[in-house]
Amino acid sequence: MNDATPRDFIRQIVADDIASGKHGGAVVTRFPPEPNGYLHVGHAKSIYLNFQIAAENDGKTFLRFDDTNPGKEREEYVNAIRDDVHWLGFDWGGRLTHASDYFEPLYEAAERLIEKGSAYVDSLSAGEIREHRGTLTEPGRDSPWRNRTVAENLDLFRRMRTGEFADGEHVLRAKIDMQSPNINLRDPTLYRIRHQSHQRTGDKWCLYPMYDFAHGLSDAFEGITHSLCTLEFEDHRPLYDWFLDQLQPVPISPAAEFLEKMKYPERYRPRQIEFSRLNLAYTVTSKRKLGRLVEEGIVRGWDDPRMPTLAGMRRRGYPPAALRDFCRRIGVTKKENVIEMALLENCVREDLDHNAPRRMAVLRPLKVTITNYPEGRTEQMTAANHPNHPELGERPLPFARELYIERDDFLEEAPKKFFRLKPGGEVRLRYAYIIRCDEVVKGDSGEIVELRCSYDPDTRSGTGTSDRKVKGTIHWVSAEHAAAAEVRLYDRLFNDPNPGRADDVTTHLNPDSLEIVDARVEPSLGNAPADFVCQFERLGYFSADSGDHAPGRLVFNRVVTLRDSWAKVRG
RNA sequence: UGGGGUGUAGCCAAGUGGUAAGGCAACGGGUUUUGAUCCCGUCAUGCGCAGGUUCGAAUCCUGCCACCCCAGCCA
Repeated sequence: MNDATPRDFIRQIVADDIASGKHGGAVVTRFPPEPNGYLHVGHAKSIYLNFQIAAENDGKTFLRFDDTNPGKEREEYVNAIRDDVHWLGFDWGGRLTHASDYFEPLYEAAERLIEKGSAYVDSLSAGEIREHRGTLTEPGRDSPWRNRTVAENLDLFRRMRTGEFADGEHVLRAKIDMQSPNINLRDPTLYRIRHQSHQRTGDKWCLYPMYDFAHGLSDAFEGITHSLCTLEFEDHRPLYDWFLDQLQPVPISPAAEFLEKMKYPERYRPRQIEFSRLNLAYTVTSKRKLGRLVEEGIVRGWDDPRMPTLAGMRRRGYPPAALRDFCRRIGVTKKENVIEMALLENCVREDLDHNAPRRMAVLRPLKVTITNYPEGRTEQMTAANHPNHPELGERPLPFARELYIERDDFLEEAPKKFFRLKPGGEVRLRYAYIIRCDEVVKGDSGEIVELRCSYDPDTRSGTGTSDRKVKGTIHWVSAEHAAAAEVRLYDRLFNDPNPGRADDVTTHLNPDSLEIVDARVEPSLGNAPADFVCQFERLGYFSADSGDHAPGRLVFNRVVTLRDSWAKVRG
């Protein structure tokens, strides 16, 4: 957790640029999501890299919404994304922008391209353009409209803007090279007509820029120095650079703070750097598929605790610091990778173990009566809020004749290695006494309904009156005093490791991978976090014993971590 | 098979000509009033493969092999 971050290839590039005085030593990055869904774990890496690397170098980061495709994007998503980035612990300091903020300068840049003879209006249909593009191994062919005059192109483009044409009638293309082995350079589309109102600009436009054109120029407008993106954009880099070459000097956005101070801003140029995306084992990281889970009602929403979204992880009780630590530990390279769930879980457990105050909890209550303890008597025991952090204080814990313990902590026919309670056996009740199980009371159908035990008065915790040791220590709560909590157990959703078809939403509900989330203590108990007994919304298997875990299972530190999750959910 | 990338342990990942860091996982042991935490130890004669250069190669050269990305008016 405190380990220093090693210098990876991106940090090396940034350090070299600072050392050489490029951009006057400024570091400006951006996280550019399209607001067409919620952010998932995969995005965490990109958010972390863009914000963290800038922060390490006293730089700035923009949160820019890449909203160039109206109809697919929604305001709900920009709000959710904004909240998720903030929750993750990053601050854009007022630099929240939209690609749509730049529709006007983008349009002007397109006209300049036309004037230079570097762009033309193509009147081929989408299908014809595809045919002319060629294939991976065959070069493309020029469009018959490729050599229209500048005046004609300008006229047509302006009329495209005014809404004179229907969707698909014309398109603006860059004039680069139809024979290029890089398909992205075979006269890519810059603008398409879409009579569709935009979530921010309304019906002002019916002409919308494509990603390649809008993205690189937006970077330039904002004074981005290092544009970090994933590997699939590697082939687009020549295009990214081509626009910059064609359009220098590029206009500067008022948000481009450091550029305004530079003497020759036209000599500045953003650099695109690609890294491999994060793949988490058994986890769906596709907005489209996650969207389907939501639409089809398989989950309750994008923030369902089973979802691998940041919002879902937040509800699940994952501390944001754990996610940041995870992103730091997975490193950054250009290699395809699949990170094991165990690493993420280790980060979560480590953070929770270090920071979360402890409470005892009983999930599946089994009544225990201490037969030799006086009826009506109550003792205040003292429990540490954290075994390794005395500064977190302690709390009083009421002990009485009737208690609940966890069902899993008692076994009638226990194997030799079972250290918890068994008939005739002894166990320590944490922070209280050692008890012995004298009698097992069963109901009509043979189920265990109560344990009748006796306690050893000389073994009260912390009194030092007894040196007796027993192998096991278990959680308990006073039946009368414990808070009541509601806990929802969810199966974890995970991806089929061997999907039949790439297009399937291959998720499963695995009965052996239950997780606990959304626990809460009855509000009537006030603000004081209490040790609690809970009721299930649905029952499921839960065991603290480790061993063979289904892929993707989160191993809780017994019930303690459950309580910790609750604390985090609540905050 | 056109172009662009990538191959170091089960999973990540350092290493940039001087004799394979670290983390996760796994396994063994110790402490423990949470079977947690913590602590100690084990875990690549080997760096996709084959040649070559060199006193010396994961690092340089040559030739192969494997995997990923690109043919949206998506991002």
